[in-house]
Amino acid sequence: MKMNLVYKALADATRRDILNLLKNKDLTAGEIADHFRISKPSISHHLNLLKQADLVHAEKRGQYIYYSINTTVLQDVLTWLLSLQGKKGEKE
Amino acid sequence: MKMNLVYKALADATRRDILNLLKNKDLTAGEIADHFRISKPSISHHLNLLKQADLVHAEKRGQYIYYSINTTVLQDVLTWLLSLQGKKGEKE
DNA sequence: TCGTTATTTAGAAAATTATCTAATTATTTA
DNA sequence: TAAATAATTAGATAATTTTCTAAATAACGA
Repeated sequence: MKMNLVYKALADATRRDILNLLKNKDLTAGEIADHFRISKPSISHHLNLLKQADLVHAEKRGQYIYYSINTTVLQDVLTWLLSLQGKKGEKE
Repeated sequence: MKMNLVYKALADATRRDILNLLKNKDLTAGEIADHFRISKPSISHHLNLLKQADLVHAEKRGQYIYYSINTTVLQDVLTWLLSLQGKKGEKE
């Protein structure tokens, strides 16, 4: 798993907003796009980056593609962030 | 606090490595630069971005500038990541 | 089958980011 | 005070990223 792709994916506000949307329920690409002012191809591109980072899963159902969030890759980010917090002056 | 700067700062591997270094102990800009193959001005630039994101603190002591990690801003990232994990199917 | 809808792919322009060398600023020390 | 050291700022270039419009692909429904 290329963690760099995960951090890169999280660096964009639009992509973070997409994840926030998917937190509540799975959505089609079109439903996701409706929440933003940017074009559908741009959203499609963002979805592709999220997919490459394995932060979302895409499943085609008929003519729709449903996107769902995948939080398992976030575990490594979480672990790293926590490791930064337990820092130096850690005497008793 | 502009959280976008934090996510942007974390998106670069060199900057994440810098934070890993600072986890152990405070270091001068030069000591940090010694760990990488890129030029000092580039490291200086990365340090500046980390500073703008408030992920590090810089303190001048004589002719040196000591950098230290500041993890308080990571709390919000942590909280957001955790909020993504407690997702939809959350029935009883 | 044909027109419509959903979505992506292609290709290009614009914006941002990473990196470099050279120059500058500030501090120390001989 | 002059030379050396630490680090940044300036300015440029290269690489990456974001965004767009137009075109392509796939599935649906009359």
